[in-house]
This record gives sequence, structure tokens and C-alpha cells, in this order.
Amino acid sequence: MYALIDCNNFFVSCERLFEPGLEGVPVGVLSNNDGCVIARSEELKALGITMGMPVHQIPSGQRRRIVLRSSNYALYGDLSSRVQQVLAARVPALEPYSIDECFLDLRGIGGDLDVLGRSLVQAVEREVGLPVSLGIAPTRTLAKLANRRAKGMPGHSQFCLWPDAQAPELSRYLHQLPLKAVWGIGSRLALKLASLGIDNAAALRETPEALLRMRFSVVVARTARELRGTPCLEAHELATPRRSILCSRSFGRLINDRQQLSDALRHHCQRAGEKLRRDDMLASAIGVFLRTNPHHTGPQQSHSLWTMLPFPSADTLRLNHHAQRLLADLWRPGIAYQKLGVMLADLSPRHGSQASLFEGHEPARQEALMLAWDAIRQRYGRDSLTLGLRYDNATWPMNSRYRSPCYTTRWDELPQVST
DNA sequence: TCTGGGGTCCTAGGACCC
DNA sequence: TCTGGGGTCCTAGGACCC
Repeated sequence: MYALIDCNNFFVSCERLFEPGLEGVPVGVLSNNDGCVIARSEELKALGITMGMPVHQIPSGQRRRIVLRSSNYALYGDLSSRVQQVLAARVPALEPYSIDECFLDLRGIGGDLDVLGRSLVQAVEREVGLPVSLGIAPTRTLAKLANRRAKGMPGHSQFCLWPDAQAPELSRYLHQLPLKAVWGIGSRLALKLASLGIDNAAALRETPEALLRMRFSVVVARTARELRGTPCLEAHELATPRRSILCSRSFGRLINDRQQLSDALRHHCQRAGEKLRRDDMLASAIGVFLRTNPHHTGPQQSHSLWTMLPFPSADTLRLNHHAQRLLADLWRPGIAYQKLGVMLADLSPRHGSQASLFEGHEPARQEALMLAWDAIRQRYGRDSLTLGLRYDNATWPMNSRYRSPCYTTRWDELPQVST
């Protein structure tokens, strides 16, 4: 048996935890750049504000009645790890899945699952203060659905236990469940499946595996099998070490200027190098992508280029050097670009990686330079040392007008208390 | 005017080999 | 005129997730 526990309206709940006045109020949390709504309170959902809705599409009448917050990932990340600590103290096998979700492997756990499930929900609420939902079922895919079912439960019992995949109650639930609600079936696949007459979760799990394998992919076939109650996903498939790093940002307006694109790329390379060194890893391949605005009509372009580094590296200067050459090959005159990013792949641990006889390695001087670089920024702040001009001098500063204080990670942002 | 960012996995098709 | 078959590897792009 597996469980899925997740925090209800996680980002909104985090904001409310430190600002209780937001209880009962329609609250939304915005994406980077304050572009669109990525988390909603129940009150905001009731107003018809949809997931991913651009802020500028919210009618101004509604806009005045709701509260918006910029995303504050330092706060959410910290609360997320507190939730995990509470769970880890009670269940042996934890599989964190996202910032607000965690699978629990309950195989081999004796005792009453109903009692265990309810006690976990209560423990998180009591010790962290965040409301959570919990679903338990024979597979992870079904546990996700049990969790969804739990959220619909009346009152405070956000818990659902489905011990048997073939139980009539579960079958009834799957019959009325749109395909899109199933983990692994997105809107595109749902459309294609519907064209074959498969338009709910029960229909999917009754479809012969060979047909799904032939017309779709192993992923869809596996999902159907999970719906029938046979576990197909291994833990290591969920929690593998990071395989790639991506740093990207929309510009907020369209850009073709080579220099401005180059500036943005330099900034992204700097962040990517930092992530890499924080994880103590090296990258062997680097890629750059450049794309137009997919929301606009007219011709679209979205291309990426990759190159191998001469040897595995975590050197910001080297990453930037190769990325800039890729950008030069990607860039075309007269095209209005909306987004640019750098990607690192073929990651390996910095220590313990076997040095090849023929392959070079980063000179010790460069490694020392990057260590000093990180140390200076750590000590004197991120703005104390940057590659080239500071990025916020550029034309597209990132918007985060409504960010709350980092209550749990920054002393200087704690509200003043008068004595 | 303004539409996120960061990941994973799979597949089709091209390049290449014998 | 007639121009193989079978395999591997790599990459770009698509689909999914939160």
C-alpha cells in the first residue's frame, strides 16, 4: 500500500500561516514575474479564477476584492521541509515528490492504516500548522486519486483509504472521473484517448494493455495497470539524483537585441553554475534555448542547441563562454524572442568521478576561483560580485511586487515588534 | 501591455555502422 | 531499369508533472 500526502493550497496556506488575517479571504499566489496565478485559496477558486490564469485577465471588479501575493519560495521550501520532518519521524519510507507532496511506502507496515492515516494528518496540522490531505491505496496512481477524493470529503476529515482496487465504491468513483484527473494523463492524451471512446478513468483501466501500448506508449499502459491495482512505479524512478539543471526566464516584453539576449544568458549561466556547485556536481553538456511567445499568433520559433564541454566543469566562466557561442548560432535577426534559457546535462558528482586519461579536467586555479567567488557572494550578498553588469540593471527587472517576508529564514525580514 | 520556472521520460527519425 | 536489411546511438521535440 502507498500513501500520498499533500498540503492543501500549499502556497496560500503558507502565506496564511503568518498572516492569519488572510483566512476566509480570496487569496492567490503568483508565478515569477507576477505573471499568472499558480495557487488559489478555496475562496478564490469559487470566484472562478482558474489555475494559471494571467493576472491581467482577472476582471478589475474582482481584482479589488482579492489578495495577491508574489511567490516566496524561501518560505515555502522551509515549511515543506518541516512537513517532511514530521512525517519522517512516523513513517520509515518517505518519497518526497514535490514541494507540497510526499509519497509514503507503507508496504510491510502493520496495524490499522485508518488509524495511521488520520494520525499523520493531525500531526502535520498540529506541529506545522498546515492543512493536509492523505490518500492510501494499493498503487501510487490510485493513492493520488484517493488523495483527490479526500479533498472532497465533508468537514475536516481529509483522508481516504481504498484498501482494494476492485472495490465497487472505487469503481464508481473512477467512472465519473475525467481522464485528465489521472496522474500521467494530460490534456493532449485525454483528447486522443477520448477519440477512441476512452473518456473516463474506469474506461482507461478496462482498455486492453496491448492497445494502449500500440496506440500510445508504455507510460499510458503502465498508468492503466496502476489503476487496476498493480504497482509499476519503483521508488528509484521517483527519487533519482538530479539529471539536469535549467535556468530560464521570460523577458516580460519581446526582445531581439543580441546584446540584451547575451546579458540575460550571462545571468542564467551564473545561476546555473551556482546550482551546480551547490550540489557539488559537474556538467558535461550545455544547451541554450530561445523561443518566441507561444501565446501570440503568427510564426513561432523554439529552438535549442547543445554542445559537449571539453571536460566536466562547474566553472561559470566556461559555461558562459560555451553558452554564448550557442546563442550566436541560434539567434536570427528580426525575430521577437520572449524567453531564453540555459540547460546543463550529463551531470556527475565532482568527487569520486573517474578522471579519464584523455579527458582533461578543470584547472585547480579555476576551481579555486569559483570557490572564492561563491564565498564572497555568500558573505557579502549576491550583488557583491557578478559576472558583468548586474542583471537588474537590464531592461527587464523581475516583478515581485507582493512578496511576503521570509518569516522563517531571514531575521531582517521579521516584522518589527513594538515594546 | 501584461501569459512561470524547473524538472522527468519517451519517441520518431536521422546518422551511422556492418 | 534494377539500388538491402538490420542494428545502435543521438537529438529534438513532445508530453507529462508540480
